[in-house]
Amino acid sequence: MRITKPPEERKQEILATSRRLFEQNGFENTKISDIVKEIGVAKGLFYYYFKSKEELIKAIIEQYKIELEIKIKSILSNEEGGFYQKILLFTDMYSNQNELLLLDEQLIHEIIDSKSFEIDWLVHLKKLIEIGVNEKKLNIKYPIETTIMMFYGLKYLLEHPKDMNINRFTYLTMIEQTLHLPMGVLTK
Amino acid sequence: MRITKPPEERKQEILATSRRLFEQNGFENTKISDIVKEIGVAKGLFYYYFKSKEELIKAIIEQYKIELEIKIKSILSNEEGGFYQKILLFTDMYSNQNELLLLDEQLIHEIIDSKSFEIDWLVHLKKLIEIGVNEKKLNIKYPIETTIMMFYGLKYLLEHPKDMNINRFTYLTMIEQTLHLPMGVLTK
Amino acid sequence: MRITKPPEERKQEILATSRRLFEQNGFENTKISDIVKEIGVAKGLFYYYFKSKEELIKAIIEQYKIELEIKIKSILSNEEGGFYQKILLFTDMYSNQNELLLLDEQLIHEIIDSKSFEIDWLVHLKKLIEIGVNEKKLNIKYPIETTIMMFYGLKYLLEHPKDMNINRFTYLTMIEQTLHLPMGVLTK
Amino acid sequence: MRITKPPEERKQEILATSRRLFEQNGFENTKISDIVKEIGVAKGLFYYYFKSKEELIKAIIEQYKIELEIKIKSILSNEEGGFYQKILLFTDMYSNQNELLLLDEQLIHEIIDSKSFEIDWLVHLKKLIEIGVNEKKLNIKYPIETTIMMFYGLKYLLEHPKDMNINRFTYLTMIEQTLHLPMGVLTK
DNA sequence: TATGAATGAGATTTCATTCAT
DNA sequence: AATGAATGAAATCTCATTCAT
Repeated sequence: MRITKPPEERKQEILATSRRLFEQNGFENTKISDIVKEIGVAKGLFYYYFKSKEELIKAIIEQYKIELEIKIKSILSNEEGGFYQKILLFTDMYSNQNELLLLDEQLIHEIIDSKSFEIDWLVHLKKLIEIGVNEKKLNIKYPIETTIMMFYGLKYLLEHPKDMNINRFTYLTMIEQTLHLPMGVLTK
Repeated sequence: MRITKPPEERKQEILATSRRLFEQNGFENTKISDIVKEIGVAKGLFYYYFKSKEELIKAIIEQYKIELEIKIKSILSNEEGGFYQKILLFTDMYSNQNELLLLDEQLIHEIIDSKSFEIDWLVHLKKLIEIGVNEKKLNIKYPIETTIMMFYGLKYLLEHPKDMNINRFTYLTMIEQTLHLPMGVLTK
Repeated sequence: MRITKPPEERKQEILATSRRLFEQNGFENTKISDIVKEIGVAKGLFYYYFKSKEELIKAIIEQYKIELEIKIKSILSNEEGGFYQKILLFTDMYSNQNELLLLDEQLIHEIIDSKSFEIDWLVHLKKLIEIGVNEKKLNIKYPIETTIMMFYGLKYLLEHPKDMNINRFTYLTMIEQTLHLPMGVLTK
Repeated sequence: MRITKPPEERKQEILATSRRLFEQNGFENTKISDIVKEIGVAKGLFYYYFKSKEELIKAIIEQYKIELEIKIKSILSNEEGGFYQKILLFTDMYSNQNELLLLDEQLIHEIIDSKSFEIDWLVHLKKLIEIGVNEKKLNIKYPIETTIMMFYGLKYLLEHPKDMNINRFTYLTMIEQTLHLPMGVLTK
């Protein structure tokens, strides 16, 4: 009845489970009791690992931020590929559903100082754009704003498939078109 | 201390105030007590007009849907302007902050059947795109998907100004560029 | 089943009941559920009047402080009596059991800044002593320290009767003796 | 990370640490986790030595009682000194801060039967007073009550120095004065 | 129409205690 | 002797909802 695990493993289990439930039901609709029931442990154990529900949320956001940071950096620092490859990798990262937290932005903004999370993201995107401009492969106006717009718009599309049928070819084509890249550079 | 108002007026007051608070703080983070305090009435009055918080939310969504419907129809049925003018009007509607409900999508999906609301919106947008195609002024691939992507991306940009400086000229230029319209048709 | 009272009355009821239970059982040993059960209301009502248990404790301390302040001031400002009468009134105030909160001093010091509460008390006592000295009726060394010592010592004696038999005559005699007042000035 | 100690030594370590924390924060405000953290051992170890928190408290009280007993007896049975010396020793014992448990009296009364502890103390004090009376050095009324009052009052003064400046000379003088001893017998 | 005190189910949080290692 | 993850009962707190006035 009592299954003991190494603390780090258990903590990650709580984080992963919470993350999944939060993504499914939102922060407010997920109770601590839901989380511990799902894992199959006592409520007290949750508070052994996290001081409060708010601290858990902060930890998840922090974790997500770190994961994102790692992915983005690995893409940007990739020496081999040029701008086209980098934008491809960026896009695939985006389209990979389970790597995106559908966070209740309201709550995030209450918790983390808006700077830390969002701005970091912007900084990386700017670097990507810079590469495109330096390689003379990106000649549009407002490249940063356009890219942000494009990525957020795509995120929405991918999360709300509805009756539209969006596949990899579709959105890569849309990116070529939106960034005014030569047709086929992303879609081969 | 007891101000009586005609029922319909009072009901609208509650709806408008709730809507504002919900947009600011989200559904879950807005308490009934917040709403009545903001208006300056007693809690009981809220329940005189609405059976429950959920009914209020439904009413707001319904109201928003109707307003949107009206606006979109008036734009689309405008016989005078062509595609360029229609897309301009659409855009201005979008950029007008307080006409957009930043809905906690999680909750909406719990309440309304996912189809009804979003599909309507899509139907109208399709009609707009059709006009552009028919007038031979829209020659991009995946016009509907691109337009949805563009509008949602713009919505994000406008709501998160941060250190980017986006004004009307900026986003109209971005629209021309994204939809591959001749430069200047929207920005004059 | 639902008895409504004017808020101020209800708030005082909660304060008075809590105070009694706190005095009987201490802060930590008195649960909110004890308080509301004693009054016969729902738990939620408690939180309608007090944001938290800590706020209640602060309110009680504040209330006690104010009551004490009033009593002390009325004694000191009494124009008729001289030092003897004032010290008599002071003493009677002290010996009146239910006017003394047996506060867990530890907790108090955590909650109120130690200055506010205790120092006020000292200020008043100093004034009393000053009167005695001015009237040349108090000729001991360290009059303030001695008086504080005496009052706290008496407080202890009165709260712990044990097998000692202390009545009014007894402690008045002890005061005369401790302050080196002429025998009989307090005991007639 | 695992330091083994002889059981008796470890038990004393727990007792001493608990005692310090209880004195600082009170019984209720000191958690078992605080105690073991302070010592640097695991929670389980506490329960290896004590069945429960309550048993620890009882043990501390018992220990304190024994220590007090020893000290008092050594003072009273001292054949050499007379009353003056004995009262001096008593006083110095009192003024030695860490020898006084600031016990949450509420809790004590719940745990130990009120008689046992306090009465012992009273018994010893009575013996001291008896010595003074027999030696004809103590001629006040209610000598026991006055002495208890005096000691408790002094305890308070010594624990709440605040803006009063109390040193050994001060309180010895106050004792001489309160017990109506000839000036100088304690202060040399 | 309007009031706001009162309710109560259910959420979060605490912490003494247990137990497998 | 010692560890510390795990337990669970019980405390505090929240807030949508009710109801007597």
